[in-house]
Amino acid sequence: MTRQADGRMADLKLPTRAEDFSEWYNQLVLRAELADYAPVRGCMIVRPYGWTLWENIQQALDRRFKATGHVNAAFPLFIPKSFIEKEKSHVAGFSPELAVVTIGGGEELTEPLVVRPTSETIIGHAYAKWIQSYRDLPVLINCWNSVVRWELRTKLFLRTLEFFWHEGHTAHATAEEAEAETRQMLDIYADFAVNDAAIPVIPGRKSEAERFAGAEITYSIEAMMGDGKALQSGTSHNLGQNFAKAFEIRYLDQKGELQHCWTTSWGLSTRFIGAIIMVHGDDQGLILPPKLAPYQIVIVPIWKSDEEKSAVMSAVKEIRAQLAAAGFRVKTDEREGMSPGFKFNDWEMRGVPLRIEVGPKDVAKGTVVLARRDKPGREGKAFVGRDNLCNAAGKLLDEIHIALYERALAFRKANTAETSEYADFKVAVEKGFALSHWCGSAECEEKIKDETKATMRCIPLDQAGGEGQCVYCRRPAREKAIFAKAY
RNA sequence: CGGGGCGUAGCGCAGCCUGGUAGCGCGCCUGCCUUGGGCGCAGGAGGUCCGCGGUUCAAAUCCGCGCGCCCCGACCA
Repeated sequence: MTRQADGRMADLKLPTRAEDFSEWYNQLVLRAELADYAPVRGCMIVRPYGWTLWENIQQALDRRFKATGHVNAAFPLFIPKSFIEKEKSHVAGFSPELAVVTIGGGEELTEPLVVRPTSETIIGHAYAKWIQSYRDLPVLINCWNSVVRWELRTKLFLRTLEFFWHEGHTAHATAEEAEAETRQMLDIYADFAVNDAAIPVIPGRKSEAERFAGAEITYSIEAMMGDGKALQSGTSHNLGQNFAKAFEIRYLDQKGELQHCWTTSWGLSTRFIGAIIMVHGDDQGLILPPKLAPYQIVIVPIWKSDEEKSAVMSAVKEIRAQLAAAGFRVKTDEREGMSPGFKFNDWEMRGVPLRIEVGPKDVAKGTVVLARRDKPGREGKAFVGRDNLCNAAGKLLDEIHIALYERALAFRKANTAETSEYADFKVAVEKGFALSHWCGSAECEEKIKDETKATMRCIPLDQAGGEGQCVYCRRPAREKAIFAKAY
């Protein structure tokens, strides 16, 4: 093999996931044109293909937020530094990672402004003004925005200095209502993950150590990535009265008594795109879940002569129109001077769930080739008559969604071990999740982390196991928890 | 913030040790030819060699100081 051929192949192929999962991820994000590095360390440019994916995620979530009575609003990027300092554990949690503006218009500011790392404080300030009576409650607001946290170690989508997300903030009259809201939003995240992203998740409660700075209870959905590591993919916090007390968010109840509100907050970020990549992707590249994919179907025309070209292109135009009218997101790859084989590989790398190939033979027969991304090569290809195309495509996209979900679930099951012995536990967290009894003490959690690098991901809401002994200290333990190495 | 690697054309790299005309592959542009799984041929465009300072007749190359990116650890959505 020549040096030239060698070098070209090396250029075309991604590293395999087994060889270097991290490098596979980095190259894929760049080559699929989801995102690019920005000139500032740790910052990310989200490219159109990645942003369209995010828009589809936004729509899927926003629909659910609206359906449960929430409305959208916008709050300022800048927060007076003193606000952050009002809630004790909030300051402690966030001050190491704040970006602070001290100069404006060339003048030293009298009070430094924090670039929001999250908006509990500035929203709390507003809620204190807006809420007077129980009749004003609940307040159910969501924001689509970006926040800044000065992270030391960054990775595209998974952890960047600025990231895009949404943050919901609600205020309620009672503790029960706030808890119900917190749980409702967790359910919404889980529903979205499963039904739109085809990602199986474990909803659960965080330990005290992993809890949001300022929350009473933090819930999260945890997903297993293709390398067995965990990714916290969405969080919902019951803030109790912590922020209500710090910001004097109060209301008069029916008896005329002044009460503090109960607040919640919940968020899901562009990190979720990282989850989609790492859960579904294979050595060929991305595999996007049909409901979120920017293009659900790509059409690759194939021809030799000019006559063939015009026949093929007019068929392709009709096919495209037919699919678009049926509501599919379709792209025709009209690039000239690239072979069909190149385009096949290109769109597979970019994760488009379905590909339609249209050549002269198909035009003659009134058929097309339909190829599904989740099944490689010939196995995933079928000839379909044009009269039946929309029907077949719709069915296949549904099948792909289910297949992706089931493959991910099977992978998670195969890499999750229920362990009661610490020796087994240590083996389990090397390849995936360990589900084990835990006594609930921060000491055990800390020691496990030091000795194995695995952290307590969550205490699953689903507790089928009953009581047992803590996997670390052997003391009685009422609940089981998921431990894993995490992103 | 500690340890490691790296910074030369859009991308991947060679050149640096031993100072002297900046190179290769891919990509890009033009034309021809091809197109059912990463086509081919010919011609062409493209460079503050990460930045600043120093040594030297002369610096991509040697020296100093910065900056950035990636990987591994501590911290985190």
